[in-house]
Amino acid sequence: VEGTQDLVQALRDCGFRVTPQRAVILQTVAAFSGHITAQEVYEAAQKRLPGLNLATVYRTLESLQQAGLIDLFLPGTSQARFSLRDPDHPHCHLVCTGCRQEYELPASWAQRLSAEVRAQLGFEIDASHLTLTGLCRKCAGSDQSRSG
Amino acid sequence: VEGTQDLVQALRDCGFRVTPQRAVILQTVAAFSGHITAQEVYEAAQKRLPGLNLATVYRTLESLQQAGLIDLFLPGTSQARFSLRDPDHPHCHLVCTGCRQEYELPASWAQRLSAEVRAQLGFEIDASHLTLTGLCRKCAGSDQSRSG
DNA sequence: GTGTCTGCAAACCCTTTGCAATTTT
DNA sequence: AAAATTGCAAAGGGTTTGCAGACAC
Repeated sequence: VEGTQDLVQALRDCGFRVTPQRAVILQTVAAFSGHITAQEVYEAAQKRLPGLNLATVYRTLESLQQAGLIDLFLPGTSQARFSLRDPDHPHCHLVCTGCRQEYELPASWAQRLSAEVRAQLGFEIDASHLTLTGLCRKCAGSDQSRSG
Repeated sequence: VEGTQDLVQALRDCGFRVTPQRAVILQTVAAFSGHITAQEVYEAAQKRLPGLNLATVYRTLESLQQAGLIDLFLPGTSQARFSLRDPDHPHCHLVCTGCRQEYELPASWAQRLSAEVRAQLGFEIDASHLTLTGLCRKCAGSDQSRSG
């Protein structure tokens, strides 16, 4: 977990001008444990920076993502989610189609699959963006899959 | 690859009333090699059924998917895609973030991962809906990843 | 001062919905 | 005749964009 100064410095290092909006948005993503939506960033960041605009949040999140400071996660349905990039903690996502709950899975689980696909097809899987859908233990048990 | 009659029968078996719209839409998805968007279904089906409405296409695709006749695939970005369900040919998707190209991968590749996740976490991965993102051989080679 | 960044508002895209008319059973 | 399905048109949600003014550098 990085401090405010580190984050601001990271912005500079990426060639960004350091505006209050960028600093607060990045700090908001960093402070959030888990994967935050643009809307959630907007609401949280606005408390510290009244007048902040949702369009700015979207533009900033996109920039930060392209710069590699944050990760984008698309659960398929609904909104995009973001999280501070942590090279020491790569992970995939498990999304339950029954209850919509999301879980994390250490990227290491997918290593063998990644290695095989790379070796055989030359396709370089981004293990930090893997999204696996299915049924969690609870929903698999009660079989609420798609019958409900 | 099923014939027209089989498809119509499949509709009946699922308890659907057989309307021209449903028949044509299902046939359109079936005839398409690959994963087709709602818009593409609409355009193709409209040639055979002028006056067909896009809302009907969406409603029908949703029904067919819930009945298990077709599969839904969410590439993350952009539109949903559909394909005729083929139990004999389950597959995952590889999406290249460089060139946006989509590839198929036999579901068997993910079997070990699925088995481990099931055994350890009780999470039942739906191997037919797996979407793996990354870089294809070409894009990985020229490293157009996200710098371009 | 220069070029980037922001706020605003409107547009955008894909998808969903209410409802009356139509069609299948 | 009853119930499901369609077309239409409008709304919906999340996201993007053009532009003029404001700001970091």
